[in-house]
Amino acid sequence: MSTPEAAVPLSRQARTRLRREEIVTASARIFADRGYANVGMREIADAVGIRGASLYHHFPAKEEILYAVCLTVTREPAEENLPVLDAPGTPAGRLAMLVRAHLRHLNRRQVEHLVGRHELASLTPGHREEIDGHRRYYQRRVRDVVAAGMRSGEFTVPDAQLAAFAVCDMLNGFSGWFAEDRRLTLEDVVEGYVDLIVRRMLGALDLT
Amino acid sequence: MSTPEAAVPLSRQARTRLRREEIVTASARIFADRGYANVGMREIADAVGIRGASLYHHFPAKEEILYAVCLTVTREPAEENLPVLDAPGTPAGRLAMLVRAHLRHLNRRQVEHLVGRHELASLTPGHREEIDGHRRYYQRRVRDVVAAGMRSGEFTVPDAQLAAFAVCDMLNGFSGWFAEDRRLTLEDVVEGYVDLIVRRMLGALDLT
DNA sequence: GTCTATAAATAGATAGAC
DNA sequence: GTCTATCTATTTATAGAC
Repeated sequence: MSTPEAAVPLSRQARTRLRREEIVTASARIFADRGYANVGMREIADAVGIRGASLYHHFPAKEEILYAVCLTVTREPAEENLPVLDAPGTPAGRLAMLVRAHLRHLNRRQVEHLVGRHELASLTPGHREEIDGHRRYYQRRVRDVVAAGMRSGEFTVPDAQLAAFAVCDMLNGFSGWFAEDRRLTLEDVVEGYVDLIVRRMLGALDLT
Repeated sequence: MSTPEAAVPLSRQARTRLRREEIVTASARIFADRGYANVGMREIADAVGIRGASLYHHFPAKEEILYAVCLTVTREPAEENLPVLDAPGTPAGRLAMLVRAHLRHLNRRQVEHLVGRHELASLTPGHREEIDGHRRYYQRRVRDVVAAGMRSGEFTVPDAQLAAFAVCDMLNGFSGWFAEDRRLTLEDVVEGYVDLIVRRMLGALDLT
């Protein structure tokens, strides 16, 4: 997208950054399959074609790799998705946009998301705190837009917090089954979930 | 409930069975907090007041303890909850009963459920296969009752499988937040979710 | 059924050459 | 930036006494 096939030589910094991302991506895949604590540094190193000790040039500890994976599924969606809630439009329309953005992000970061949900207990307390903070903030923003829709009369649910839990759990569960159930396309699920969540569950009649 | 305060002496077998359950319960708590692979046998032993080696009198391997935890949140709900789907009544009424049974079971087995969702990668392939089978069977039964309600005209959703994923993810997400959000009682959530799921999302007008 | 003692394997991390 | 070599700690599991 940003760079075509052209052989633009990469700077040393750019190559190092790419290797870092390569390590994070490969680790996420392996952690998702076998569990973070069951995976050794040597196994991660094999996956990117270097020796175990060389990983410590890129990350000071194994846990820092896990932390990097977790950031891609907490800080990243907060930064990329939540702005749609600040765009102009009704609560129903803005929440529908968030549902779409959220599912598309989960689709792009599917393995990372599984790791982020399963391996929180292996983070250091400080990192755990930060990751939990991102997640709580995201859920609060969902609850707030549900509450706004209740005040405007678009949503007919009785409890904003309970509905927000329902919405978040439905959305996040997506990464657990979409990869195996290829009966529906991504866009089928996206529009199907906008309907189930915003129109049916919350009761919005108009999504514009 | 079954035995009052009376000092009925327990048989040797009964005491051994209770110690097994004690180990499983204590392990579930520790695994949920710190992650299965980060917990040593010595730590489990400490929690029940014995030495690490003594655990091997009750379980042949650490993984067997995890397997026992996982069974309480897959085989047990299949055996205890799914019969309500075979009781007389409409699909909407039967699904409403399953929602209630499911949330009450999750409330009773909350820590075990978190472990069962996070630590599947640490099971042996054979045990993993069995646990996955129980979960798939449960989800299939949910899908089937949704499909039955679509055929009877009670449910107005367009896709039974997608709706079933939504229902299961909403329900199972409960164990992730209920312990921290004590604003609502269990019965508030149970009836709130029956409404959100069966009436609102699926469109049933009558739950009798 | 629980203990002490220990075997055997593997892990994360570091030192220092190239 | 990656390598070889290795340290140190820890783990699961077993042997055999009580």
